[in-house]
Amino acid sequence: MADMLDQLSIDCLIFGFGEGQLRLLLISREDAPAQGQWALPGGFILRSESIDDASRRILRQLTGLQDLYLAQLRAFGAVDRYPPRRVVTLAYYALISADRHPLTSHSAKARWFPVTELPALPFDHEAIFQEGMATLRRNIRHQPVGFELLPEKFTLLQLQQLYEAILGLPLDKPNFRRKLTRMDLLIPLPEYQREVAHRAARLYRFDKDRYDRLCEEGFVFEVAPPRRERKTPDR
Amino acid sequence: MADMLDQLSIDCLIFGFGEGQLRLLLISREDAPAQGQWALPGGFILRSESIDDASRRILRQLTGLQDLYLAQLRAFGAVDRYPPRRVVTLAYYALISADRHPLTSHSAKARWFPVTELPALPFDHEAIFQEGMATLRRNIRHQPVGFELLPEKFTLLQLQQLYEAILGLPLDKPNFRRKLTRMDLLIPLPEYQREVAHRAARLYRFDKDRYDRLCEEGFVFEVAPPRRERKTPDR
DNA sequence: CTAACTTGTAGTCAAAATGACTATAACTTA
DNA sequence: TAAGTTATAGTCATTTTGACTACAAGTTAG
Repeated sequence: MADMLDQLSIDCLIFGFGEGQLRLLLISREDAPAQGQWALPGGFILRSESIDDASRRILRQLTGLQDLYLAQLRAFGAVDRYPPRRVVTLAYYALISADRHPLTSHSAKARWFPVTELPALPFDHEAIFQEGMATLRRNIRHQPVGFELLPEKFTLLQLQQLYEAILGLPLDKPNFRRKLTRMDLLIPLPEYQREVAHRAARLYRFDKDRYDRLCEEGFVFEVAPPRRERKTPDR
Repeated sequence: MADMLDQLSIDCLIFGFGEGQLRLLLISREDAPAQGQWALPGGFILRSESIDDASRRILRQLTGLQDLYLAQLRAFGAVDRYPPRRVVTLAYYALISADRHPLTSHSAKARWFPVTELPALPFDHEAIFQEGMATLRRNIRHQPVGFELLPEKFTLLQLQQLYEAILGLPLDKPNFRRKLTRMDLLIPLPEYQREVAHRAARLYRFDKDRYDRLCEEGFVFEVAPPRRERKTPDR
């Protein structure tokens, strides 16, 4: 344990999307404190690794997941957030497509929970989750991070449902598809859904290269929720 | 020193705006390492204080500044970022109006530098600065943080110049004022500039209460840079 | 095998926002 | 009094939006 930093820890918010629901991956804690309780996957940092490396290692060890979108949220450092001793935690958040990264047997202690039905979480994990949700809601509008939560190939309806689940409001289907397709960031594939009980929808792929190129020209990704009519009572 | 966390530090990016330029406050380091070099104001965290409290204390002690907009950027934790020993730093960024918070004699070792003319910075402070600039550029478009950099009462031209300085591109004056005033977040004051060598402009104040109310209704603050024409060569 | 149902996808249309300008007002200084 | 600055109101064509309609393409129920 001498090779660990004892004043810092890492906790990961792992968001996934499946069946129209946004989900969070929790693990059942193996050790005290809060042993046996569902909590954010977390761990400590080795002296020999950067914090980003540590976050990837911890995630891999606890859940078997790797090569996923992983970014730092922020540090949480209330004095008494971790009862045993003073530890500041670095919160990371990951976005993954449930199908792209199925849970292996390796992660027997891990389970997906719909974000609307989370169990009580220990320490300040509830606050971390709330902050992560807020950040996700903000980011999905201004950055094309939503695609990380979908399979490589997806339909426009899946994309729309993802936005609806995260933003928590309904979107108009024709308008949503018009907006997204006109952005020229989705590549229509010569493929369609299979085994669906209705007309098969075309599959699309996100064009990351094109996005990067457009960004250099000053392009800004924006998916605004419908602005409700502004009541202009006085003036 | 036993009451300090020795594996963590705090470094602050302090942005200010004056005379059409975005500036960063640096201090000349009193102690080794990098003694005498210009660097981000920083320090260590007491066991008895939260990280947010620590950031405010450090800022006050080093610069005399208080009661300002201060938010966390993120943690920087490369293994060798701080040569003496392994320390992860929490970067914060502050936005202040140069006039609202003049430097007191208290902060003799502090000086404002235009962000375009920064001296070489020690450790990973350069990377922290770059990340902070990117975050500021992103945030000023989606959140009304720009007002933190202006005096309480400001003119529309000052606001526009602030956006131009941060985004690094020119904006059309009539269109900018139309966009901002139609948002209904600026309260026109019955006051005008004084002692200017031309027609005095009206002063405005940011209506934070109204902003908070609109946000609850789903309003989203957006100041998009002009989208250059999309070349649609093929298709 | 036709009808009912589901989802996909193309359009329409009025309203609002945007980008590019023009024009004029209000001051100061030469 | 004229020239120079900045403020501020408006115009206008174009684009984007929000709210819908219509129809296509499959599946399943009767």
